[in-house]
Amino acid sequence: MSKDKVTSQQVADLAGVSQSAVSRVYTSGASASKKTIDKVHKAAAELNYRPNVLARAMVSGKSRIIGLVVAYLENQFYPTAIEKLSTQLQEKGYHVLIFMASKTAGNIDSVVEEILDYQVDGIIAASVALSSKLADRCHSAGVPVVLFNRTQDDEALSCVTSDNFNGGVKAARFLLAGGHNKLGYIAGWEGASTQRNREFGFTAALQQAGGKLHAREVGDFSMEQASAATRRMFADNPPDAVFVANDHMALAVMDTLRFELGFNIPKDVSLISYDDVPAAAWPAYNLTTVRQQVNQMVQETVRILMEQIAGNSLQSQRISIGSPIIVRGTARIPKGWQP
Amino acid sequence: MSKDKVTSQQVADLAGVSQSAVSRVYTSGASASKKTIDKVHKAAAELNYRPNVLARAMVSGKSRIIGLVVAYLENQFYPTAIEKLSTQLQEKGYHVLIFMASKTAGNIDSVVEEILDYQVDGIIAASVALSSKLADRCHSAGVPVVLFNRTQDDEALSCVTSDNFNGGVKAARFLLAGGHNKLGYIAGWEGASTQRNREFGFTAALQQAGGKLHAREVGDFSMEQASAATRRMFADNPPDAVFVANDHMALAVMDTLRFELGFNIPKDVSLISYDDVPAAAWPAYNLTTVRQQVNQMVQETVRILMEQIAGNSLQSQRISIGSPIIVRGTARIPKGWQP
DNA sequence: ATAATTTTTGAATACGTATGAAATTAAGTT
DNA sequence: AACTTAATTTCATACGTATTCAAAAATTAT
Repeated sequence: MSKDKVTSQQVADLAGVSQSAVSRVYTSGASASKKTIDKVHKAAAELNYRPNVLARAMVSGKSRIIGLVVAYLENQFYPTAIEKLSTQLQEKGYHVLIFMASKTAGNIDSVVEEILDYQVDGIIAASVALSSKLADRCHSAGVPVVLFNRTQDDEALSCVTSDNFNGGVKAARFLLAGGHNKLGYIAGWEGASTQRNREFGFTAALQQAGGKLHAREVGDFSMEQASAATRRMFADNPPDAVFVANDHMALAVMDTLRFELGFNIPKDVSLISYDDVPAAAWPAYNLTTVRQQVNQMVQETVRILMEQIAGNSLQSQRISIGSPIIVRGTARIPKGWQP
Repeated sequence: MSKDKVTSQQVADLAGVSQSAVSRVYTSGASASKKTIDKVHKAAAELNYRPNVLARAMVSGKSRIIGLVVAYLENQFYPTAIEKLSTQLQEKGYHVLIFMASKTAGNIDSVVEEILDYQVDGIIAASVALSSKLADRCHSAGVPVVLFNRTQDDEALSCVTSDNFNGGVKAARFLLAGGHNKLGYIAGWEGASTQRNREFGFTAALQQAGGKLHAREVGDFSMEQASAATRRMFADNPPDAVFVANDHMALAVMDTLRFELGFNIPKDVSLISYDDVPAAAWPAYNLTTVRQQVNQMVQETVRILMEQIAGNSLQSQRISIGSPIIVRGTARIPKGWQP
């Protein structure tokens, strides 16, 4: 209603100095005498003045906004990550502008274009893929992009993931060491690099041990589909152990096995999955899983962004964080197991 | 690196028109002949031009940014709400700038000041309270504020909640109708209006029926504290039914009762809570709960914001959405029950 | 005390867009 | 064809800040 909009000019008038003096007081790295600093602070306090970030962004070219693309938040992994990302960026004076990319792929591009309209200083793409055209566009606009929890062939893009391949390897070895020999795999969305690499690791370790996959179904990272996949997999000649591509699906798999198909976990079938979302630790699930170390992933993501924003090197970085097994109660524990 | 920054002037030059012509083509409600529209579009496509939202915001005074304050995302209710809020606002051409308010109260104010620095067109405060000083500041800056899932005495603030009082009433009646007579309540954070109103409704219905609370503990909306509260409540003379202030805590209460204290739900004790988060429907919990109709809450929130941004009436609105009981398996179902 | 140097200050300008007023062009009327 | 009216276009300016450059003040050196 009553548009306040206190400007630096008004502060300057009240303090009896020039507008540029006021600006200098609020710009780090600019010089001003103690006397004017005091005068300006006093006037500013009186008027409730605060610099307009948008105007500042116009002239400096730095908006202090980071665009975050994310597809869905049902999987607890993402809210957890967003909270940490946002908090860390906030500490560095940046803020997160959220863009929901609706599930249907392909329109990611238009979302990223919207992001660029806001003159963001950087982009975090959480588990979505960019077309190389758009990646070029970001690059030529000088906007660093970090893929979070996804990789892409495009060498120009930075990415931060857990070591999905080795995580898959560890899962396989754990199940094999537990004496299982009919191993099933419930896959995520086939287009996801995380899905592929976890599976590669899992099957590679199987082959190395002279075994092969007993069953495979696709759950598409959704709970409903994972339940359906479970029914198919256990309809006939069921496996004695299953690796599920992520915890979110594994929760549904567990529920389906226990309450619908009447299996006992881990007596009848062992289960291991990937992520270690909060729910995995809840006693009702108590899920043995491969942990994605979110804190470290977030930290690296923020570091890369800050580096690229500061220095103008858009040299891409590909970070992979170790992913330890968290042993809980859904998979038979091998005798004498030690990590 | 290579700062692209295509401006309307460059497009104008290429198209052989003036900068203002280009601006008019991209401003709804401005007139331009078909001929120039075509020329401009062609030139813009060639240069990959897109209007700079920040510059536009400077002159128009409308940033098309909505600030969202949120305290924590562990409780699934909030990610769910954020996803819907963001999606709906996106459809209307707005975007959400996230501000994490760290758990410690009091510093909400500084967060809101940061928000105002971005010249947001509106603010959504999810389950946090504003000081009246800050509320005034927002009001005098002409920035509408909507409290989401929280109310506050300040009449100037709009708020959207579920009907927490009646939800509490329904919970009590359901348990009473089920034949329970030793009712316990596990409270959320005492500072929260949602907590208070749910409790008021619950105890009011109890009194009306001639009963009173058998036990009360505080869980502070956290899982750990809820577990501790459960242990205290069931250590001695346990209740035969419990109303938990929200699902997030109820999950922990269930786990503690079942796996730590050896209670059978609902045979030994009935459980009902509030929210209907996704996990409440998972078979492992199958929680009887009072649903907050998130879709409607989000819709109302967005509606109020849009109304206040459009018309300059900052007339506050207080919306309360009906909250039906969702009957599942954690509370004994009264004979002949119908909602 | 004067010159040389450093620090502080203010005037002017730029960032990229929208918009009111003025100027031009097109269309419609008699 | 001359004139009125409507539609379109351009010019100039404003939004609120940071920053360059030159001028002024303060400090140091001689």
